[in-house]
Amino acid sequence: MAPRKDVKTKKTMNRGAWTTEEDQKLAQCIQTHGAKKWKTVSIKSGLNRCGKSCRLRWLNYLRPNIKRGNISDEEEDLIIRLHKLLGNRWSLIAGRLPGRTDNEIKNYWNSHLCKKVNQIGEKPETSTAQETTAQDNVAGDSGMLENKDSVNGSIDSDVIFDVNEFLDFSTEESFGFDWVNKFLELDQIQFIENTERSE
DNA sequence: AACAGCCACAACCGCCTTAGT
DNA sequence: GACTAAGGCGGTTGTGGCTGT
Repeated sequence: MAPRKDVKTKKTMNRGAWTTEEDQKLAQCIQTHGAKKWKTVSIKSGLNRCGKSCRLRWLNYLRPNIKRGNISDEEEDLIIRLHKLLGNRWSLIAGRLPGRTDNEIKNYWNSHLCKKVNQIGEKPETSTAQETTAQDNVAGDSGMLENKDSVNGSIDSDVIFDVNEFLDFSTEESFGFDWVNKFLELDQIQFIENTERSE
């Protein structure tokens, strides 16, 4: 494991809430250097912030086309179902919700949906390590879902579907809600099968 | 009006993965 | 292949605002 340089420099770096001036500097610098080379951005911007901090600020706040607040019922339902499928893979879930950030979804889950799901009477699907929900069956032991060709084998079901298809964000159309209908159908079938099996 | 408790959200921390050398 | 730096991610914490007493 590499030495933790960010820890070493922690004391000298500016921390805490971002000012509008910092935001402007960061946005300008990203326009020039792009939103990829965060080390460069942090240096060139003149902000006394580490690259990780710049990245987070950009992704969660400054990035264009970010929707803030007012998560719709449709989005909420989608988050719940995606969480059931993917577990705490916030970045993947966020990838299916245009304009939403992983941090926002994570916060929304922890503050709203976690309780909501518990209230419904289902098994809590929180961030805890001991969770043994369907997501584990789907995601597999490795926890690296995206590296698998398919997760068909880990689901005790005759339902065949390719999760990678759901996780393929390369196409424009993948950002619509159409794909959700497909998943919801499969989800429903799985639920029925599991119910029958447990009886 | 003052205080306490709660909630939502921004930001940080630490680990893991990936890319470059 | 080994090592290092940087990026990415999920978990956690800090804090400001809101609400109830």
